Amino acid sequence: MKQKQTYKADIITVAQVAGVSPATVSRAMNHPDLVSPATRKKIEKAIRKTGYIRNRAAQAMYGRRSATLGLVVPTVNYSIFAELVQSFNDAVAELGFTLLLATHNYDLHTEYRVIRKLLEHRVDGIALIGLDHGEDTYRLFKSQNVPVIAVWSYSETARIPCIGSDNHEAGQLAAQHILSLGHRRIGFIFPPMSENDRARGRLKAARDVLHASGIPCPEDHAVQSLYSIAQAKTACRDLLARDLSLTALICGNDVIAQGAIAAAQELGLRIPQDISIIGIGDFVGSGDSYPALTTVRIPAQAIGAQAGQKLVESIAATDPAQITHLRFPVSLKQRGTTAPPPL
Amino acid sequence: MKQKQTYKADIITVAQVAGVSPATVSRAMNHPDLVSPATRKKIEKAIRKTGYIRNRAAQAMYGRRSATLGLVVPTVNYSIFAELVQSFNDAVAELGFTLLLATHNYDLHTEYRVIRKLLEHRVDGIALIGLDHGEDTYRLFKSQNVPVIAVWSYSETARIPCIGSDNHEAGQLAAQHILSLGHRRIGFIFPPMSENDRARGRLKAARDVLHASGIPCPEDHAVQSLYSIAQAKTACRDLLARDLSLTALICGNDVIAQGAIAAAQELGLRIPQDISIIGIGDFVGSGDSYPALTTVRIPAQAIGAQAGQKLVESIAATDPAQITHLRFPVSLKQRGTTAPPPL
DNA sequence: AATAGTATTGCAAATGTTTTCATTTTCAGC
DNA sequence: GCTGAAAATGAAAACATTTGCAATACTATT
Repeated sequence: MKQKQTYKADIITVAQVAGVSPATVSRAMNHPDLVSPATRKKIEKAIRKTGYIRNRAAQAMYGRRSATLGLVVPTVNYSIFAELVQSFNDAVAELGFTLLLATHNYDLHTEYRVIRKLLEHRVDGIALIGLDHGEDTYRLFKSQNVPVIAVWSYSETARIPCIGSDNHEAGQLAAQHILSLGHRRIGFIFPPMSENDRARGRLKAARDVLHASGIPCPEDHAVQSLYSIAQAKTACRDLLARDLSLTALICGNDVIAQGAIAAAQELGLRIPQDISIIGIGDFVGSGDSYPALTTVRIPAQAIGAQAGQKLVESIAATDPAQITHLRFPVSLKQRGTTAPPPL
Repeated sequence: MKQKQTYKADIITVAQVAGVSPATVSRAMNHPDLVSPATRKKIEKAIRKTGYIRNRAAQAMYGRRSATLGLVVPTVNYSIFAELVQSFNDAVAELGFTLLLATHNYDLHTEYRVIRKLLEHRVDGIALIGLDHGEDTYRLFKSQNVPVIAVWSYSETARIPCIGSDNHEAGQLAAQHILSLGHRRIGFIFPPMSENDRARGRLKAARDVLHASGIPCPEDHAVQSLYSIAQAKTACRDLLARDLSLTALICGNDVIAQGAIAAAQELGLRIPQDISIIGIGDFVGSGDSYPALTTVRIPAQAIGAQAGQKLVESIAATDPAQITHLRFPVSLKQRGTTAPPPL
């Protein structure tokens, strides 16, 4: 009766209904301790009666927090970043922040564009994946000095705060495991390296390990595949068709490894008796397939949660508290897809 | 030299640098046809020089669009909604919108809370999964009259616009396929039904089909599992341990089916020779595993893209253009995990 | 060259909130 | 009942933008 459906209550409406000033209503919401319990009750009642929903845009405009965080990932397809996104989201939601999600499909120029968009929305902080970013992106961060954190990769020399694992270490671990099982003819299936520090670091480290042991890894033992099971299958078939009698495959990540497993099985190879396959990542579900995937675990859930917390901390901090570079150890998860090579 | 790092350019700064009024700068960005090419050039130059990034918060406050859309999904873990989120995001990003992502982990009360949060941010529209929502949530939509669209499920009688597939149809298709192969002792692994119209619809329809054919499906042929491969494995082991000589398993979705496959294989059962398993969803990757999962395809990518477009359309429309209820057909994807029962 | 019409531009009000500062109220201690 | 301090409240400015309206600058026509 009182008001039309289309009319949306603002803080002034609430104030009138409660019989106080807008200032008091604002205080009741943001600093409840500054207003007397009695008026607080009145205001709460008025809020309920009017169906008032506070306007973060106005809040943000005043210069306060937007209560919004940007999360930039290459893709949300597959479960690659699923666990990370989820845990990051959970961590920051807990602290009152909402996620502005953006994807760039592994393209650094698109990444720059979406980050600009996020800044238009005045996100209070930004998290992105890895350490390969455009020069323009880094400039943007510097000029806007918004809290930023790189997630997933760790590097001592990173130009921005980062929380994640050392990809070299991951590659090393994978190679060492394969080597220790006695494999000598080893193939690689990795995604394109050009704008992807994770893949680059892993592959380089793995190859270095082989080199150091005097194991050859010529160019034709390596093949490229995008992050997609279908692509990985094709790539793997391709590699195996070269008839190099490979006994082990090191894959750039678990999705690719799953593709490789499917391809090998379709070719009639038994895993791990005929061929060993190792992934990197330990994505959600990797340990529960059959055969369970041997992989190098990157603790995505811990990384995401920690990143969320640290980012919020650095926003809340009055001084420009630099987030320290944080390193999460990787670990080998030996499961059912690796074994000594066939005799 | 000119300005400190910490000072952020606003529209007034830009206007001064360009030697025009703020109004003109605003117009240059929002209605370029209203300002002369010459001044437009000047303004663009000034924007670049000052590093200006426009403030959507202020824009939103004036009453204009926030250029933001809320997407509410139960979870981003696993690839259940991965394809949907990605395609929805792609569709709306194309149209200039950024996604505010929220998850509720299959809890309707949490869903209500996160939707309120989205409304605080003045999202221009909201997309959510399925048709089971709290009464308070529906009330909220009505009172705020913000464009809303339910994605994933389709129902003629839905209270809000919806774009998706008919879960009854999906359940039917799965059951019919299993039946047509000659199976008679059929098990079910489904997620909790209580706040999940998708699962409920699918299971009911599947059971109805069996009933109609005079096939019994007693309570102990059905078992519950959350959406997680690990849980599904346990549930499946449980079900198979009951020694009901089941020859086929109908799973609530592909993630559960993957868990069931792993469990069965670990028990030494051959798929599909010893036991048939069918999922629902056709998630990204389901077709590429080995054995490739037989499933009922729900066209997530098409649904997401269409939902994004329709939602934006209904925002742009001046009249309260109701999004029509849209139904995407499901289809059986017969692959490698189903076959006639063993003799 | 004057006029009418159109294309550009500027002024100022409006948007919803927060916070500083000032004012009023409350209350304990005398 | 008075005083002073502390607690609670209110008034108004500030935040960055958009747009209706008015003013000015062009252009073409006569």
